[in-house]
Amino acid sequence: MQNNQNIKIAVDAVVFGYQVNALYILLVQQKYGPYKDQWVLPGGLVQNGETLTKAVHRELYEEAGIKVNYLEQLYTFGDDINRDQRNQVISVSYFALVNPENFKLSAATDAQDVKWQNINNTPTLPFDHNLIIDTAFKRLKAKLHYQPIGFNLLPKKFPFSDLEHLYTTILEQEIDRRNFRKKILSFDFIKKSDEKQKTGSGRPAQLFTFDTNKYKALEKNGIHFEIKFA
Amino acid sequence: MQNNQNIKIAVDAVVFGYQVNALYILLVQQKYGPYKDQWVLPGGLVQNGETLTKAVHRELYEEAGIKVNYLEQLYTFGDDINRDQRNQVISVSYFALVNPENFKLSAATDAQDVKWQNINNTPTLPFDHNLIIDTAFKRLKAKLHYQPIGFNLLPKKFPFSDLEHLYTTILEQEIDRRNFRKKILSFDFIKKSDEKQKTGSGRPAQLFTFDTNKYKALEKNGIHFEIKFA
DNA sequence: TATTTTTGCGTATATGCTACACATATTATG
DNA sequence: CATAATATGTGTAGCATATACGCAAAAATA
Repeated sequence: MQNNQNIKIAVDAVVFGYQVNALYILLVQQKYGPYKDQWVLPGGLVQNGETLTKAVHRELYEEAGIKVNYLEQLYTFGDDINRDQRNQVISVSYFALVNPENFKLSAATDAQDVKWQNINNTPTLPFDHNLIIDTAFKRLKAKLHYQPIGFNLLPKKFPFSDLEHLYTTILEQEIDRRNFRKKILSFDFIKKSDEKQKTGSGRPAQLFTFDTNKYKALEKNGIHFEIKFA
Repeated sequence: MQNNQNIKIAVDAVVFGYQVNALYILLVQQKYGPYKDQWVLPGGLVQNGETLTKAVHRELYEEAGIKVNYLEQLYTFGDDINRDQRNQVISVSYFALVNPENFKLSAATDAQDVKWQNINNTPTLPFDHNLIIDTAFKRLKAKLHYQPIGFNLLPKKFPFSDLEHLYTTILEQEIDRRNFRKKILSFDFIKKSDEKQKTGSGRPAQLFTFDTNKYKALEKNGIHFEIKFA
């Protein structure tokens, strides 16, 4: 096995959070090195003997103290040889979602600062991080159509209108409230909670929960989740 | 940047080929090293200064002398620390398709031998190559449903029945010949060729071609390709 | 008490999918 | 050379699902 390979392996994560009709991504501010003070995606080099998955979780914890609700591998970026000025680096990037219960950021330890950045105002970032964010955003939009993934961005109990607004704000498309509700309910992986939401004016809304176990069972039998738009 | 990272980066490819109602994958026989004589997926370590994409193409050329019609990144395997006995290695794996015009294998140079292996008889392979093949096979099956990717496994001009058999053999499901034809034709990215197929008994079939440019144009306008089965 | 706001539910219509039957063009057979 | 066998090409009725709506119900607000 050739022994002079000099390429580093990093992991990076695009973590999405959702609050009051806006979508955010997690950014951290570099503490050391030639990119000090710059805002970047959470991530870093994989350690010897460490799996990729463990590396992502470690970085998310060290840099942002955050626990994610959903994590999947996104894409491995290695076609831009000079993406890092220090060394050739390939980035195995991940796609993650957090719900409002985990939205609060602890004080960063390995990063200088941490923040939620509105996705619509993302500044220009170093490396190819804008490309990674773009790829992740496209994945999120695509997945909303064919996987019930949006629930990971909502609290455990939520009214239907919240789910609807999540779809309309992320996809920037209108949707018929009544047909949307019917469609989602037809899949049968949503449970009525016994609680009602009391805030504001208008009729109080039933709160629902996503039944993960039921969904997994349905998935085994080949459920075909799909949300179409006009 | 930490300088003691000792993890190697390899690329591996699952190359699919299709002939007379059977699906094959490309395997190469190791020429050197502790895995000498064993059959594995084509691939190898990325060179310094080389992009991932170039590395795959190089390995496919060096080990099998093959040109692929379709290539996309599949997944990066790095959660099995001991997948290679020599060193910690992560494998950025790729998914590729070749059509019958490129099916013939040249004499291998960097490999001891090369062969097409029927996917249904795949032996146990070293590393995590069986897992990689499995992942690729699932991807192929899934993509046949929602992307017109099957054409890359057929010659430029093909009769409808060939496309139909490609679907039924890979997905192992029956399909109504007439509805299938109607559905595919409705997408409007298939052109009638002026030739007819003469072989065998029965009415000679029209030959068709896949119009890549037309498909790309349709894709821009948001075409929704989907083939369902009963 | 009337108005506004938001939720909850049903139904007519349009669209698309599924299950079929039969005609056509060629080779194989006796 | 006539008939059978084989595979291709096209149409349509019926069914299921998606879309576009209208309206009632439950609360806050005026």
